[in-house]
This record gives sequence, structure tokens and C-alpha cells, in this order.
Amino acid sequence: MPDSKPKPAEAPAKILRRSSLPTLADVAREAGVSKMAASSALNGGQNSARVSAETRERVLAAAQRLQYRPNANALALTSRRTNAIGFITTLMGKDPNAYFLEVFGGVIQGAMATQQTTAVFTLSSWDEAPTRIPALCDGRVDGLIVLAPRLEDDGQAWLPQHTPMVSVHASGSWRAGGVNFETDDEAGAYEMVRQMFALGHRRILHVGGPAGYPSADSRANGYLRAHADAGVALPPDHVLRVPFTTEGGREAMQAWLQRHRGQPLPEAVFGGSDAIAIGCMEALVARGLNVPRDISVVGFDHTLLARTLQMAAVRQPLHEMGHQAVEVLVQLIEASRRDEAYAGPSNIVLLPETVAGRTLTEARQAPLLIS
Amino acid sequence: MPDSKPKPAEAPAKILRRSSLPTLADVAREAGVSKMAASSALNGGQNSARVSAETRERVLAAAQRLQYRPNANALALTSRRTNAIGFITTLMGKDPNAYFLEVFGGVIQGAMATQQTTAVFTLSSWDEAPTRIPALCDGRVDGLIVLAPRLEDDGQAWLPQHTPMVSVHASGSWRAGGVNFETDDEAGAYEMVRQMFALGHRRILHVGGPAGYPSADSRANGYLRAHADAGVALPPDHVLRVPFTTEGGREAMQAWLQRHRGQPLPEAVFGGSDAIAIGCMEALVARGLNVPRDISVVGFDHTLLARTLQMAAVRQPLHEMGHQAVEVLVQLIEASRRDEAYAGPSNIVLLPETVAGRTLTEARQAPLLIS
DNA sequence: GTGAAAGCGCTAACAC
DNA sequence: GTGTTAGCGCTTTCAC
Repeated sequence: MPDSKPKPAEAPAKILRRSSLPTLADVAREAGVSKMAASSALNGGQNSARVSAETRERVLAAAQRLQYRPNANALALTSRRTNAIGFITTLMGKDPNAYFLEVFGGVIQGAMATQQTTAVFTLSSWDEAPTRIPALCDGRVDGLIVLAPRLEDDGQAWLPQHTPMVSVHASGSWRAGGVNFETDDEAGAYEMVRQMFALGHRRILHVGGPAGYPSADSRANGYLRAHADAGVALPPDHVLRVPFTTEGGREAMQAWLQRHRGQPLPEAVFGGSDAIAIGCMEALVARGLNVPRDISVVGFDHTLLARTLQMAAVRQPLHEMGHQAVEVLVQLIEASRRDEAYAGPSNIVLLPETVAGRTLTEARQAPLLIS
Repeated sequence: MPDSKPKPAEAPAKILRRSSLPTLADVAREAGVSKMAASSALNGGQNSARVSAETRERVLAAAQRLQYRPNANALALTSRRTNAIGFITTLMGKDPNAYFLEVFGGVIQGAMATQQTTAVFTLSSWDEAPTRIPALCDGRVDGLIVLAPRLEDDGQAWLPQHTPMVSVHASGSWRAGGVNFETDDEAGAYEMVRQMFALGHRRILHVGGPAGYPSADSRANGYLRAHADAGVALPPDHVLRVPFTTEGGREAMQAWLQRHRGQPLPEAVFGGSDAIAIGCMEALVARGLNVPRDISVVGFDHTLLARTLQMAAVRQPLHEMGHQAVEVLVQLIEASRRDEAYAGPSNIVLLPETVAGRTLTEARQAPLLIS
């Protein structure tokens, strides 16, 4: 074997690096053995009879010296697996959103647990999905997790059939991909309102998310059903639908208070999301009201925002969803690799739970009037 | 052209996929041409004379039919570039943190701008760095961004020399990697306190981060220097050092108020981070005080939390740091590829700015007493 | 205009 | 125990 290749000079102090990673061939040369010997010395078990202890020693030393790492791409090419999963989401504008963060945390954790790495791919809009998603199914990851896709069609026509996929909160028709995770929003809202009734609240203002969003609609439905089941009459103009933002909640609340001056203040506000609830709180506080002494406020999702404020809220198990999504995805990947069908359910519904917080207390006895 | 290949039956309800991606060979076979012809038909410009228009047509159609995508690993192996960057951070416990989210948003954006994808790697502690980071330098990414590394040594001994690296807020000695980004915390704190003085505040309580953290120390120093420069005497017991958490701020604030009962309430609180400031606000509000009517509160970082609450704060340009980190990393990668030295500075200091918010107003005239 | 061959870095399957 | 070969999917020579 020709040994003419010049040994790389010691890297100077400036930021100048070898342009390429050391290869197995480098290690073998350094150790004076064949690539094969080097490979088995590095991979074989401690007691593999493949190489002599002396050779292994030399190879290991050489690898160490060169800071050798087997090339991930070569490995992936041969083994047909990357041990990486992709996480697709729409870009959170300049402002990151807490919802993404929660699920992402779960994904990261799930990935760690299953020894995978996570690659994040962002779309600027779901309109890009039909072109961008297929492009990501090129062997760079073993499978994909798609966060809250919102599409016109069901993806049957353009979704590659060869990359396992799990969606979280897929809306509408998207189901072609594989397994989907969702939350029983209706039940969560129902339970929260039920508990608020138990605390003596009767006039609960619902400031929900935009009409047309499945999750927002479900939450509003749960709110309504709780009233019906409890036999509590719904006061007029007590369901608002606003964008899923702090501003949405704040402005709607301000306008509502303005509109209902002189009338009794509701005992509580049920926000359609944490952000909405926070916006409502701000409007209430700005008006000199005290939460929860004068009025209770609860949110939905119980994201970082709610936790930081110790706000009562319906908790969506976002973290768990991310975590479980990875686990299911890994099963899909395994099944796919063996050309087997995946046996589990294709739609997994997780249950939300209510979380107490400083913003929700018993309803006050004497009703206040809106000033 | 053999058309005998069984058309994949309409995917049954069960989730069963081809275990492998279609390859160039598949496309060539489907189109009845050689791999070579297929390759040039797919890659050559529209008017490349390499293949006939008719052949190109056939190949393109076949590729479409098979949903063919060139294998990313094979490409990476040949081209020695993955167009991916890695982002290394310590795992945010179960609770994700807003700091990470900000920087990450910038990284994602920078990656989109430079057509890179981002892989996220999490360590459970920086102790793992010497073993885990080298393992990530295996060609799976073209370079690495390391978020807030906190290490004993400088990494010289174990950091691979062959993977370009950029750090953000590297603490202490880590500098071996390449370029580092940091914020001038001292200047940010100084400026904020100066502005508070201008609003009439004189007794400002600083609830800072833990002693020993460079950023926390710098902020405290800025606070002190502002006092010195303005000739404002520092009241006793007006600098606290607590963990960078809401609880840290809340508990410290509670205890402090308890400790100083009957004494005049400070006109303002300067939190060492957003979370700390929020904790302080909670403690103040719990005591029946109104922010900012009775007392102003400002934070540091101006993360999502601060923005949501419209809290005044020193804004660290975290998003920009992430974004710029990618840009610099790409330059390092390019330099490395050409075996050139990187010319730019190895430490980049960004300036923070103050952001107004609802929690900071002019100091009240009549001092309150702590009840 | 088209095809065959070599090689990217690696491992599994065979010689010796 | 050690070396050689082939092949993962692709592109880049180089022949035809």
C-alpha cells in the first residue's frame, strides 16, 4: 500500500482546519494495517478473535490520535438507516410559539430515549408542503413527525409512500401519512367548565379561538355541553371567537367590557388558549380588576406561559405527544424496515387534564358591576 | 421498456410501505435507459446536450412516477457536504426554556436563509461534551453551533479540529472551537439603570442571577456602575443574587419584603432575567401592590415571556445571535472547505438595548411603606 | 448522444 | 489473524 500521502501538518493557531474528516484509510495507514483490520479492531467486540490484541491496540491509538469518527453518511448509505428523525413545522414567524416549544421538548426527549437525533425542518406555510415534504424524504432521516399540518387535500397524491410519518394535531383530511395524535379538546373544555361550576361560577365568559379551527370549535363545544349538562343557562354574548393571540384576547376583552358597562361582571373567563387568557387578564387588570379576587381566569394548553404565571388551565399533554410521537414513529420505521404492516391504531387521542392555578378560585359572593 | 413491474396496489388501509427509497437505478430501469443517462437527464440544465429531449422526458416521467429523490447520504458522501448544521444545547429539563427558544428561532431562520437544515443535539449536561461532541463531528453536519457551553477546560484537547464551530455565550475558557458570540451585559444593565434614574427612580432593587455566572455578574456590575456614575448612593441590601428562575425571584422578593417591613418600598425592581422579574412581580402583586403604579419592574433578555407580558426589559439580541451564528458558521465552513483561514473576528460582541413596557413608568412621588 | 468505470467511506462476505 | 472484493447510491471522468 503506497504510503506517500503527506501527513497533515499540525493545525496552526489560526482558524484553519483540515477540510476533510479522517477516514478509516487514514487510521489504517497511521497504524500500518489494512482498512479491514482497522475496521474490525474498531467495531469488533473486546474479545473478537478478528484481530490480535496488539493490532487492536495500535489501531485504537491511531484512531484516538487522529480523532477518527466513522463517517455517518457512509454508515447510513450502507446500513440504510440514519438514526435521525425529522420534525416538520411551519415557521413561527419571528416570534417563536410556546405550542411548538412544548411538543418539540417532547420530541427531543423521545429522540434521546431512542438514541435518535432530531432534524428540524420549517416551512413558511403549509402550502409548501407538497413540494418540500417529498424533498425531505430522501434518506436523510428515517422518518418524519409533522406538527399541526393544515392542508387542503389529504396528501395521498404527493406524500411519498416510503418514509414513515407521524402527525400531531393533523387537521382535516390529512391522514394519509400514517399515525396521527390528537387531544380530546371537547372533553378538556367540558371538564374545566364543570369544575368552574363546582366552584360556584355561573356566568363564565368564553373567549375562544377562531371559528373554523377544529380545536377552537371543540373547546367551544365542550363549554356549551357543560352548560347544557349542568342545566346552567348560557348568558347572552358570552362566547367570543378571536385569534389565538394575546392581542386577540386583550382587545376582545376590552371591547366586551366596554360593551357591557353597568352590567354584572362575569365570575370567570375561560380562554381558548393560554395566550388568549393572558390577554384577557391584561385587559381586566388594566381596568383595575383583581384576578382572581374579582374574577377568575383560566387558559388552555398550560404551556410555558401558563406555568410561569401559575395560571389555571386545561393542560394539553403536548410534551407527551411529542414524546409518544417519536416512539410510534420508531415503531413505524421498524415495521417499514421489515416490510411489515404497523399494527397499532392510526389515530391516537390523548386526554387533557385540568390544572389548578392562582387565577382560579371560588366565585365571589357579591357580584360586581362593570364600571 | 418493460412495464411489467407491478404497480403498487392502492395502499391498503394498513400502514405498509416500501422499505426502501427508489434509487437512480430504479428510475433508469423504469425509463429504459442507463443510470448515467438518468442522472444527466435529472441534473443537467434544461438545454444540456447530454441527453436527448425525448430521453429526458422519459426519465423525468419515470422519476415522477416513482417519487424519486436523490439519496441525501450518497450525495453527502460524494460531495462531502450535507448542507446541514448542528445545534448543540443542554437539555432544558422537562421545562423548555425561553432563552433556548429565542436563539433557536434565529438559527432556524439563518438556516433557512442559507438553505441549510438544522439538526438539534441535546446533552443532559456539559460534562458530556467531551465525549458527545466529538461523536457528532462525523460528517452528519457541516458545522456546529454550540449554545452556552459551560466547561472546565478549554476543549483544546478533545475538540475535533475538522468540524467548524461557533459558540453562543460560551463561558469561561471555551474558545478553542472557533468564533464566539456574546452580549455586552454590563452595558445593557448600565443603560437600563441609567434610564430608570432618568424616570426618577432612586431606590432600585436588583434581584440578579447567581453569583459566578459571568452574565449575572456583568449585569450586577452594570447596575453598580450606573449608580456610581450617576452619583446615586446604593441603599443597603439592594442587591440580591438568586437562581435564574421565577421561583428564585418570587421567593427572594417575598423574603426581602418581609425583611424590610415598615421601611420605604423601592421605586423599582431590576430583575437579572425575565423569569426573575416575573417572580418578583408575582410576589409584589401577591402583597397587594400594583405594578407599575406602586413599583416598576424590569427584566433582562426580553424573551417571549417578557413580550407576552409587555414587560420592560433589556433586550438581548438572542434571535440575531442565532441568525448571525449561522452566517458566520457558513463562512467558516466555506473557508474550511477551501483550506483557507477564516479572517473575521473570533469573538463577536452584540449590544443589548432597552425596551419599554407597561411595567416601567415614572417613579411615584410619594414613597410607600412596606406593610 | 450514450454508456462503462472509478471512487466517496464503510462493512459484510469471502479468500488466504 | 489478516487482506481482498463487492456494493450501498450517486456523480464525475473518460471512452465510444
